[in-house]
Amino acid sequence: MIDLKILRENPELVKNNAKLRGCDVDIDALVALDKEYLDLTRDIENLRAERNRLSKECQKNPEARETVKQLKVTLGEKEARQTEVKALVDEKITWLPNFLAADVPMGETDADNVAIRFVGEKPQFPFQARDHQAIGEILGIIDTERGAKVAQSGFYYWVGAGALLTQAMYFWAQKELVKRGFTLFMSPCAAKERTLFGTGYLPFFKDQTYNLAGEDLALIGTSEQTLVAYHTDEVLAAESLPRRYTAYTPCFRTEAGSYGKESRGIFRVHQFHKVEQIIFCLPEDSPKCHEFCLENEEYLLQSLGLPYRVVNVCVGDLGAPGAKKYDIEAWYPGFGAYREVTSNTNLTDFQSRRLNIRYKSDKGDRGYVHTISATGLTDRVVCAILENYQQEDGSVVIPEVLRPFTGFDKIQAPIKK
RNA sequence: GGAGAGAUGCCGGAGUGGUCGAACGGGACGGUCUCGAAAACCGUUAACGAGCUUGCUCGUUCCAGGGUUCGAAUCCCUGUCUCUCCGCCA
Repeated sequence: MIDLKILRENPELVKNNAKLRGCDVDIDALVALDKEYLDLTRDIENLRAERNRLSKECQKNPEARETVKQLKVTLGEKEARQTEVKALVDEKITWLPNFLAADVPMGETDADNVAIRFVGEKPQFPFQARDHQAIGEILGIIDTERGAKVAQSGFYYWVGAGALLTQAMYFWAQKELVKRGFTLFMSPCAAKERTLFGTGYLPFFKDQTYNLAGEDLALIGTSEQTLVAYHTDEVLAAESLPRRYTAYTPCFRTEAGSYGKESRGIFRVHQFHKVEQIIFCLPEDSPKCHEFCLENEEYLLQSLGLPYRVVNVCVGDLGAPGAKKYDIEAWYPGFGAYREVTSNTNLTDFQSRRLNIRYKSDKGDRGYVHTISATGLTDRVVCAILENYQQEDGSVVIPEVLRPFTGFDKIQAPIKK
């Protein structure tokens, strides 16, 4: 949600931003509606003041009742129109994208994202590298077939050593983030419409949501939704910022319309798992906090020994709520490509305005907090481990940092008969 | 799932039709006193929106949404949430 004052004072700014971000909301029409709303508001407030004044008189002078009744007819008409206009304004304004940061690259698709650095050595294999699906099948640790049988295509099981490796990675990552100042949460995995709207998933990603029948509830697409909304309608002490939160949850996405894209393996699925980083901070600190989350992501991937590149996401590939986004793409030898494993977005005050999350300092400064939403690690990282640590016989060596958590240093290939 | 009670400011808690943005108490902040502090005493203490003479005026807000009334924290309806008891249960 953008600040209406900016729309009133500088509609050109809003217009240019919307155009740049491919938003087709008619800003001129919006400005006209907003003006009508303001005019009505002034009229209504004057009428109410008059009504309130007359009402007080009624105690001494009962004749005034008739005057009030007449006045209320006009007032009612204006209020009805105001409600109508407000709904129209709201409908438009909820679709307006956040203001873009100055250093977001231009471009339309992920192909236009700008790589800002490459880290780590790609492993060289004296054999044909397999992708994670092939490795998962050899080792019996990924079961998509039964995921489909029991739930639906797009669901899967981690099995045996694969499940242990995955859990080990998540537990390790949570501990690392706690060391870096994050508070660990266990979060609800369902949330109401206001939460999804407030975090910017509605209306923009409505078709990605699993709604629960007969309830104002949907399965979360990410713990960002429940962690950011944790402070809905709250005023945070400025001195308590930045607040860093993390949680490990399943994430549910319908992936409507994306069948066929990256469909091999468990890259694009209906349920995956994620350790999330969320930061609430003062507006002036959000660029710094955004970089901090990126450092954490890089630290985790480096500790796991995975080669990756960092990209500055271009405007066309950046969701409407974001002001700036970094993706990290890990190297997948089996695919022979860098593929997205994390994303890290500075949402500035877009979510905090929708969710009414403010800060207040001792001196009385107040405003909306900024939020950063970044991945820690996801199941895709386990896939990257499988592909980068694979051996010729199909076995997989466990990254050193995870061995204390798995209790084994290799997932053995079954003996061939 | 069944029965009952409740939701008021930063917190506790009064208020059952106007004089209520809201008693009283606590907290916080400012002041007096003090070498300093404590205590005591005095005072201040909401947010949001609109307007302009930028400090004031007006409007809105006592869980939310409707309704009754000249007038609603207060009465009526609906919803949400919380608590207690019973049942069920990891």
